[in-house]
Amino acid sequence: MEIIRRNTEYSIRALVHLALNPGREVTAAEIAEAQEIPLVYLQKILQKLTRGGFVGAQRGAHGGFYLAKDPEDINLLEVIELMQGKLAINKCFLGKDGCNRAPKCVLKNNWLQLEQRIAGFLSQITLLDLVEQVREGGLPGGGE
Amino acid sequence: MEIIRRNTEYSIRALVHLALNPGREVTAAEIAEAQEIPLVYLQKILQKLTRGGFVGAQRGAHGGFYLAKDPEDINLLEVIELMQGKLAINKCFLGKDGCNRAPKCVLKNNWLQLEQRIAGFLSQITLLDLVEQVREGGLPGGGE
DNA sequence: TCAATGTGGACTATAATAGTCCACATAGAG
DNA sequence: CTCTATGTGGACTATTATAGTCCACATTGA
Ligand code: SF4
Ligand code: SF4
Repeated sequence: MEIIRRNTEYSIRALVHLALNPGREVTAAEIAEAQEIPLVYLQKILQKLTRGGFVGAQRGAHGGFYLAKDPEDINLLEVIELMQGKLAINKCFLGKDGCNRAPKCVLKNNWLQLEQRIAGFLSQITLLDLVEQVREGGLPGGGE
Repeated sequence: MEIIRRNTEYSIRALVHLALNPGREVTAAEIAEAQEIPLVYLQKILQKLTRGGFVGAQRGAHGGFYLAKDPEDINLLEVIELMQGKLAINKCFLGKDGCNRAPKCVLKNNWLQLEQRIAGFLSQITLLDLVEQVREGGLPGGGE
C-alpha cells in the first residue's frame, strides 16, 4: 500500500530534471525520455504542475518547460498535495463528507498527530535538497 | 488522498469494540450495529482479523468473536499492514517489481526516512491506548 | 434436528489511477 | 505568410484497487 503515486513520482522526477537544467526551456519529450515517463502522460502532469505554479511553459517551436520557482521554494508536501489532493490520514480530515462520527470520535486525535508529523517532514524537504542529493551521489530516480 | 482505508477504519472500530467487551463472544451483527459497519463486509474483515491472529472466533449458536491478544499487544501498524498490505511510501519499498531505478536512485533515502518515522509512530499506538482514550473521553468512532 | 453463527470463495459495483487521443493555440524560422 | 515544433484542454479508455454482496457450507449448542 503505497502513499506516493506514480503521478507524484513522475512530477518529482520531472522537477528534478528541470532543476538540473536551469536557464533553458526543456521539452516534455526530453524529460520523458530522460526520466522514462510515458510522454503523453507526462504532458498531463506538466500541465498540472504549470497550473500549480511550479513550472512555466513556453509554447511554440523551441518552447518547453522551466522552473517557475526557486528549487528551495518547492517542497515535497506541496507537490504531493497538488498531484494527489490534500494529505489526510483518514477521511475525517477531508471536509466534504468526512466522517459523521468525527464530532464525538476520539480516535482521530491519533491521526491528527501523525498527519502533522508527516506534513512537517514532507514540507521540510525541498527540491533543492533533492537536487543536491542527486549531484552528490546519485541520479534523480535513475534519470541520466 | 487518504492513507487509512475503510477496511482498516472498520477493523480498528471492531477491535476497540471487542476490547470494550472482554470475556464474552461478540457477534458480527452486534459489532456491525454498534459501529455502523455493513454486516457482510464486516464479516470479511473479521475473517481477515481472525486469520491475522488478532481475534478468535467461535462458531455455532452463541458464537462470536473475541480478542486473541491483549490490547497492549496489538498496535496500529500491524492492523494497517494486515488490512492494506505493507506500508510503503513509494513503490521502491515493495520487493516484487518495485522500481527498477532503485539501485541508483538517491531520492528513495528520503522516503525511507519518512517511512521509518511513520512506522515508528503507528507501532507505538496500541489498542490499549485507543481503548483508554475511548474510556476517558469519547467514543470509538462514535460507537455506543 | 434445528437455529444461530462463522467460513470460504466467487461474484459485482464503484471509484481511483493511469494512460491515450485529438483538435486547437501559439511562437519562432524561413 | 506558412510551416513546424511545441504546449493546452478536454474527452475518452483501460486498468487496478477498494468496497460491498451472495450463497453454499461447516460448526456448535440447545
Ligand atoms: S470514526 Fe473517528 S477516526 Fe474514523 S473516520 Fe470517523 S472521525 Fe475519523
Ligand atoms: S525512482 Fe527512486 S524514489 Fe522513485 S520509485 Fe524508483 S527508487 Fe523509488
